[in-house]
Formats: sequence, structure tokens, C-alpha cells
Amino acid sequence: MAGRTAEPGVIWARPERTGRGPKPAFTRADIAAVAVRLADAGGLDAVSMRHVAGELGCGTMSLYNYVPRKEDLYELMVDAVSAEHEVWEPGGDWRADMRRVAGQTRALMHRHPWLTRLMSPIYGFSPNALRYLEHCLACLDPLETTYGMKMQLVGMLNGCVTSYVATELATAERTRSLPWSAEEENAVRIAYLGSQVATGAYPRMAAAFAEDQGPIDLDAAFELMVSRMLDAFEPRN
Amino acid sequence: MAGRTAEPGVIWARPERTGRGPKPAFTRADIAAVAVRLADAGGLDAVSMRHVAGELGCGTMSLYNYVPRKEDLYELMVDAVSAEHEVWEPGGDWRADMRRVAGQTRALMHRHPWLTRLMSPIYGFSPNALRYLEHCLACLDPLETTYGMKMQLVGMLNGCVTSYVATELATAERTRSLPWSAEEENAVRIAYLGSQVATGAYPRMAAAFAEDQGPIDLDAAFELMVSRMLDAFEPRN
DNA sequence: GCGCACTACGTACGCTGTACGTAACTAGGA
DNA sequence: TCCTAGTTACGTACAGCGTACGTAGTGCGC
Repeated sequence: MAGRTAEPGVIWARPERTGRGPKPAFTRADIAAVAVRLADAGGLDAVSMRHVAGELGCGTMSLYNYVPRKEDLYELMVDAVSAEHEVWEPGGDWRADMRRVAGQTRALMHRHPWLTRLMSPIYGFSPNALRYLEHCLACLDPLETTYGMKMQLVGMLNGCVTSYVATELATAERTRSLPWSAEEENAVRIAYLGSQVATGAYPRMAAAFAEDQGPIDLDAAFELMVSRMLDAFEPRN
Repeated sequence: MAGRTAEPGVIWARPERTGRGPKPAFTRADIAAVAVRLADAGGLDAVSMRHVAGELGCGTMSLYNYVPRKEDLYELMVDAVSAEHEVWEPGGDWRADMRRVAGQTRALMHRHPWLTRLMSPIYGFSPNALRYLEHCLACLDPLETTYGMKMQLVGMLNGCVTSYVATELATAERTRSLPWSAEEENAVRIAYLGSQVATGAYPRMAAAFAEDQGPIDLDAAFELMVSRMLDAFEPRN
């Protein structure tokens, strides 16, 4: 009965299997795969211990043999999809390589929209996160600066990418599958915003909304943002 | 009984008070203040409809007269603390002003650690968010570019600040008030990380950890990040 | 002054994470 | 070789959550 309750630490630090007892029926990879599938299909809220266990065909509480807390299940999920991060031989142009990294991160988050919600700094050192970080550092080899600075670059880039994609996804989600119609929702928002702006209290916001506002090319805007971000780390001359 | 269920839209679009019926016992500000106080004291998880209602001294379901969904309560909270954003007369140096804005945002998130979790792009157009945005745009008046670009700047800055502070807070939280001791937790993490790095699969990560690693000045690192970010928007010459 | 929109709130439902007790099983140490 | 300790499996149970809904009381607008 010892060690039944939560122990210190990252789930990655505890071995998946210790010799004693019956063979576990599943691997962490199995569990993560099921959870990811559920989240992809029904959103993060569809990932409950009961649901995952049901999908695996085992009792709810059996899951706790593999995953001490639900938070750890989330860690498994993040690590599992992080495996999709492609790793290539850096080409010598760190800006180009990092643009590609950022693009892949964005694509990953589009494939798994729940990822942005789990992109807390806590999930930082899973095996595939290490692999990803190592790859980023490899891409940054041509950049002559400290590793601390490179880590900061990666951190900032990830932060911006996450927040950008989160905005993208929220916007897309709002115009889809709401209990009321998207047009109605939008009309209400526009009307409200218009009424606020019309008070004259926000002249610059008014000007901003009045600006052209053609349909935005989200891809181009993303590339631009990333480029600007990387520019900031170009060694000064 | 009409309109009992959720209606389209932002909570800000519906009037706080329509003429009919008994006077409401509370204002939205009252409710937001209570929720913020609870979150400050006990974390975001301490904010439940029951708990807030109890603190207000009313029945749980009465809250739903003021706040159609819990998500809207969150919106009220974000707006309430956004009122703490100081607004000043821009001094003509947009970089200096934006650095100050970023610093205030960071301070705000330190005062209300739950804020980073609610900083979803959804909560974008509350009254105080508009006030904040207008102020940012005012600070950016000297920067000659489109409003679209300025909005992107503000968005990127917020994204980076949020992710930076989230990391700060998560790190601080991890070394505090855990069910097991912080030393133990850290020891486990270091041991795990060391074991991974020691495999030789992550040579650059190993180098990064080997690097100096004096105690990091979080304030300086933050200032540096913001400066770099703003540099990216400096008009090219 | 009448009616209706609004406030107030208790009850109830389905769901969540997970503590705990119990039974079956197996590998390591004697 | 057997024994036992550690592990897996899983049902039950509990406290808490968001919120749908019914009902009763209130007071403004017509």
C-alpha cells in the first residue's frame, strides 16, 4: 500500500515498469494515443479519466496505476503529439530553419487544437520536448551567442506562436458550431463594438477598425510575425 | 421565462439593468470584486459559482441572473483587474512607453497570478480592454505604420509577456507549497534531466545546462525580451 | 392597476477527479 | 522451492462542479 498516493515528481522520472506484479495491460503510449484521439475528436473536455479508461476497456481507477494524476495524463498527451515535430539536418541559415520550426509548431497546433491550452511551461522536459529543444539549438548553431540567449529565443518564439495560434483557433471556433448562429453572434459583437467605438472614447480603435480590413491572410501574417521576432535576435552591427 | 437560456454574445453587450422587476442586489462590479478576491486568495479553482454566491450572501443560482455562464464570470474578472492598468500621457518615445506598458502588465499578472490562465484571446473587448488597447495605440502614435501592424505589435507583446510571466509563476509555484518538499521535487527533476542529458543524445542541451547558470535576474531578462521584441518593429532603414 | 419581465433560490442531474478497500497476480529473496 | 512484498485491477464512494428547471415574490411600464 506504500506509495499509493502522489509522489514527488515528473512522470518521466518514474520507470514505466518495475519488475514486480502482473504485466501492465497497456503502455503509456497506448494511453496517450487514446487520450489524444479523444481530444482531437471531442476537444480537451472529452478527456476524462473515465472516458479514457472506457476507451481503453479498463476500469477507471486502473488508469491511476499508469498516471498518478490527471495532469500527468496531459503531460503524456503533449509529449505524444510533440513526437510529430519533424527533425531535420539544419541547413546553416538559422533564420530559415527557425521559420520552419515555427511553421511546424503552428501546423501541429492546428492538427491538435487543444494543444494551446496545455502549452503551459510546466510541460517542458518530456522526452520529445528535449528532442525538440535539442533540434532548435542545433538550428541555432550558426547564431553566435550564449545558450541562455538561444533558450530565450526559443521560449519567446514558442510564446508568440502559441498566442498567435490560440487567437486563430478562437476566432475560427467562434464562427463555428455555436448554439446560436455565427451571424447573430458576430452581429451582436460588431454592434457592441461599434456602439463603444461610437462613443468617441476610443478614437484610435475607431481608426483601426475603419482601416481597410480586407480578409486577412493568416499565413502571411504569421510568417511576418515570426520573421520580425527572429529579426530581434539578429546580432547587431 | 423567455431568454432564460444562454443568448448570443458577449456579456458586455447586454445591459446590466433593464427597468423591470426588483432591484438587483449586486452590481457586476461587486461580483467581479468578490471573484477576484477569491482567486487572489485561493487560486482560480477557488472561484466556483457556489463559492462566489456564498461570499456574496446569496443563493448559488441567483448568480445566474447576473452572469449567464461561468465563462462570463471569468470575463468580468479579467475586466475588473484590467482596470488596474495605468494610463498616462504618452511621452513621444513609443519604445519607452511600450516597455512601461509591458512592465505594468507583468506587475498586474504578478498581483493576480490566475490572470495568465484566463488570458485567452476571447476576452478581448471588455471595456477596460478597450481602454488598454486605446492607450497602447496612443503610445504607438509616433510609430509610422498601419493600425493593423500596431495591433499585431500589441498582440505579440502580450503573448510574449503572458508566456514569460506564466513561466515565472510556474517556476515560483513549483518551489512552494507542494505536498512534498521543494528540495525533493527539484532533486527528482534534476536527477531525471541529468540522466537524460547524460545519455549523450542531447549534447547542446547538456552544454546549455553546463553554461554558467548564475542566479537569473528575472527582471533584467524580462526587460531584455521586451526590448528585443520592440526592436523587431523598429522601422527598417 | 394589471401583467409581465425580472429577481431569488431550492432541488436535482450528470459529470468530474480521486481516496480507499479488496482481490488477483507475479517476480525476487530465503 | 515457497513466501511475501509490491503491483495491477477495479468497484464503491465522496465531495465538488456547472447548470437546467420549477416556483415564488417583486415592482416598472403600459
